[in-house]
Amino acid sequence: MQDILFDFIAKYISLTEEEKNAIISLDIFRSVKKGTILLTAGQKSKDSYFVLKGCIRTYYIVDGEEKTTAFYTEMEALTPPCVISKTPSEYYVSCIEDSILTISNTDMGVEVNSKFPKFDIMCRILSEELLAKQQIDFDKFKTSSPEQRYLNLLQNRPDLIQRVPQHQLASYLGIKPQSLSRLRARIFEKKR
Amino acid sequence: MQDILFDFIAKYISLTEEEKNAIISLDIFRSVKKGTILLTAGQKSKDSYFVLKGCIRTYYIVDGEEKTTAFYTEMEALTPPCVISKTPSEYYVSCIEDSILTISNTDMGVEVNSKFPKFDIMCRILSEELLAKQQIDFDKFKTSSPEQRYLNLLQNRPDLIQRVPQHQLASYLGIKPQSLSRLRARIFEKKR
DNA sequence: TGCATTTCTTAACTTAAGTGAACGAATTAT
DNA sequence: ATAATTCGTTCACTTAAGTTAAGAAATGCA
Repeated sequence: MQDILFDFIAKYISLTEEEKNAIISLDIFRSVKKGTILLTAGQKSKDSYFVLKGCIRTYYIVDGEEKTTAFYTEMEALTPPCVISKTPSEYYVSCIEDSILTISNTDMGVEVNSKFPKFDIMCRILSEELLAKQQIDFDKFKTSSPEQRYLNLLQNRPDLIQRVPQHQLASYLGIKPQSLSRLRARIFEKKR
Repeated sequence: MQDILFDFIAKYISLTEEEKNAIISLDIFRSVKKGTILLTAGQKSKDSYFVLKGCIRTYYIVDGEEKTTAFYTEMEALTPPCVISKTPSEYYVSCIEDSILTISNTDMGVEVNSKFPKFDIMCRILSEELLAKQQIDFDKFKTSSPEQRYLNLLQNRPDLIQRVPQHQLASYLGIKPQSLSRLRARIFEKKR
């Protein structure tokens, strides 16, 4: 299971056995039950998450309504904005499948980084890469209609449509569950 | 004018006179006329931009139609995704007011960074900060209606509404110019 | 300055998303 | 296992955005 993490890291830097052991000894691997809330709005946190198996989601509660903004699945990492800005979190992070995650806090990061400067380099590359990816996703979202967004998702992350509840998907696409149902029916009509 | 850049940098690291001079000697300050296209879709580039004065915008051309995705004004920095990913640009960057920018390429960055490691630190902080900001903006966009987005803009960046053409604003809000006109009229009606 | 082009607004009509309600299906709790 | 809740879909109706077209205003250019 840990190999998933090391495969991920290997895309950015190469690790010695010693370094791998240092990571394992940090004891950051966690098994988390479906439904667990990892972070609550208003809470302060220094934790970052990396998904080895399963799925976590981020959502806001606006006027008593959940607004899902992202899903993170295998090989994806989340550092909530509140960790960077050191302010209370604006959103919730919950686990929507039984999952295996690494949960690591900033302090540990600093400690490891001072021992292994390589890590600093990886973090830098990672956050630049994520920034670029995020920008492109944002642009794509802005320039698409809900229907196009759904079709894109079908292309790029078909697994999400299977594993995520429809009402969360709807909110992720920026529409209501009823509209998603309708939209799906519409697409299905067109196809035949 | 250069002081704007140094004020910006001062928020992250402190510079000696020597370091300031090193930056000035890079000769990265550019005066750019309104309408100038700084980056074209399909083009490769290593240039990053920092706005000292004026405004630049990023846009895609989809089915012959401009889709504006961002505006950068005083004290804002843009590193296009194509610079990070080293692939041809997917979008255009154009200058929508007579502006003063710094235009610096990655190679220069590497050179300066090796001389002044401080810069590396700043870049790291900057890209983490930007990532967090970007995430929050994206979430806000996703969870808002066009009307709410316009009202948000009115709150947070009232200057943009004044200085940017309406049809570019509309596209930035994810709607057509006609819808923006209507939406504005609607809001105006409500107010009185 | 005057002409041409682009931009902004308004209007009528079309299309798609929001809303409220209903109902069966699926999931969760007891 | 059964009751209770949550979830997904459908429907009728409302509201807002897309579309097409036209005219007025602003801008750029010669």
